[in-house]
Amino acid sequence: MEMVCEIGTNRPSGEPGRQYPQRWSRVDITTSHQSSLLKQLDQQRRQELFCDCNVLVEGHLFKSHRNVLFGSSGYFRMLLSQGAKHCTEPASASFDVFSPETFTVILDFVYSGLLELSSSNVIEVMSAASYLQMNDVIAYCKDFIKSSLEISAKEDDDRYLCLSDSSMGHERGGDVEQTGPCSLNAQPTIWAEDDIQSKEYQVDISPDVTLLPPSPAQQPIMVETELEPDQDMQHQFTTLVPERRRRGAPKRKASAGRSTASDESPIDLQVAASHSAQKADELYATLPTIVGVVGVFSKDSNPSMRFKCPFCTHTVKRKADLKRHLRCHTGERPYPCQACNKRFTRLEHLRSHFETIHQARKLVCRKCKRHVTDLSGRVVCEGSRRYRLCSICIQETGYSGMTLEDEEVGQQQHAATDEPGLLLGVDEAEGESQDPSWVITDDDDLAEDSGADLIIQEVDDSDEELDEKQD
DNA sequence: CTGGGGAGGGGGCCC
DNA sequence: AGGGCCCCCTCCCCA
Repeated sequence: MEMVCEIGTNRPSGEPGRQYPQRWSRVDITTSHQSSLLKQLDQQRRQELFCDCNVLVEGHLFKSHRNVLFGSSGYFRMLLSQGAKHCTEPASASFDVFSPETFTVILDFVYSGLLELSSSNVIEVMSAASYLQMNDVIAYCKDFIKSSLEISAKEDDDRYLCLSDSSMGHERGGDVEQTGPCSLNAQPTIWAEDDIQSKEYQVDISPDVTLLPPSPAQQPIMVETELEPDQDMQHQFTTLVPERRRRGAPKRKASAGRSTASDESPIDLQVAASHSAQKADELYATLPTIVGVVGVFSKDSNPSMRFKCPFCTHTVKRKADLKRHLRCHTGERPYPCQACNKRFTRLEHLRSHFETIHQARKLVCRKCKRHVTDLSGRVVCEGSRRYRLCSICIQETGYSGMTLEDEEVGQQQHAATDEPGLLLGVDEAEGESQDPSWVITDDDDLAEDSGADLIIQEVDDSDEELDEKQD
């Protein structure tokens, strides 16, 4: 039997005469049988033989087998099980929520086990897989994204941050501030550059990778359908991505930690330069029109439109909110505080931080509660806390570290203006502009003590990254 | 040990 | 669609 001979070729080729009876197990035969069967089905699909299911994707017709779709997709399980009694008629389904190209990738995977992922299609494939309730595809996409984002270097990222801060004398204790965009000790990139550009994700069709559907009863239609698998994914994701203890991160929510797109720390600088600044933007740019749709499935009505996070079970009404939410997964923090280097996911958080820490109307010494000025007091960083100490308390407490303003603000203020400037940075991937892109000139909002303009400038993070690495 | 307050993070939603 | 505001939550520090 050809199939059996094929198994034989799996034996070590260097020793043709040697017998390996133990390899002729039932498992091997089963695997080979499944593979062969799948190839047959794929051939039938391509020749449109015995196709009993028509899938229309944005006007593009895909002919396939309802058994295969049933066994691969929770969505089709629901759809086909409803019409199971009328199986003499070809089943049909229509989709407008993903592109034919995306469905081609998914259908090819269903029939071959080969998932052709690239950075340009992974989000949409994952979204479509989410829509179609194909949890294995979602898992592979997540792995792909995780690898391309290199979030696994997060712990090393922290190490860098610690080094970076300690070198400035800011850091004490265990809690680490995110002050730098890169790390010194990064894990090797899992995906080579070419891999990220176009990775054919080989998926083993093993007996463990079941194509058999769970019972339809286990496939609730509501959004909760995706809860358990996603939680598993989430667990997998967060397990693979060691999460630093975060403040403010609700435990009930999924999060992937603070590693930012620009904070990634690839060991290959070339890869870093070409990918770091693009990662999150790339993800956003490739967001499909409908990232995920959840709600009640009905044959006659569309599901209620909500955008589903591909990383967790969170859904939002607006794409912009999803983009914002995704930052908690990608770790992107595009808004660095130019005064203390701390980075934020949102401009409003940065602004709040800046007003609270660096632009307080009444500057009060944390220790003695006395009023201080920019001259008589300094912002110091201790652990995750930033506060002001007067010069006396700094001396009394023996705070030996360099204050934040000594270096950062000093340099940047002089660079920007002779007045005590307050700089807020906004990362831009392009980084084409070194000029302040916009200036807040609301004098009423300016602190009496600072008396300076609030400048938010664009910062080329990648350049910053490279500079810091060179330093 | 505990409660209060500050700082930071995230979601909803309005403009 | 993006910016911004409000609210709530968590974490941390301190009295």
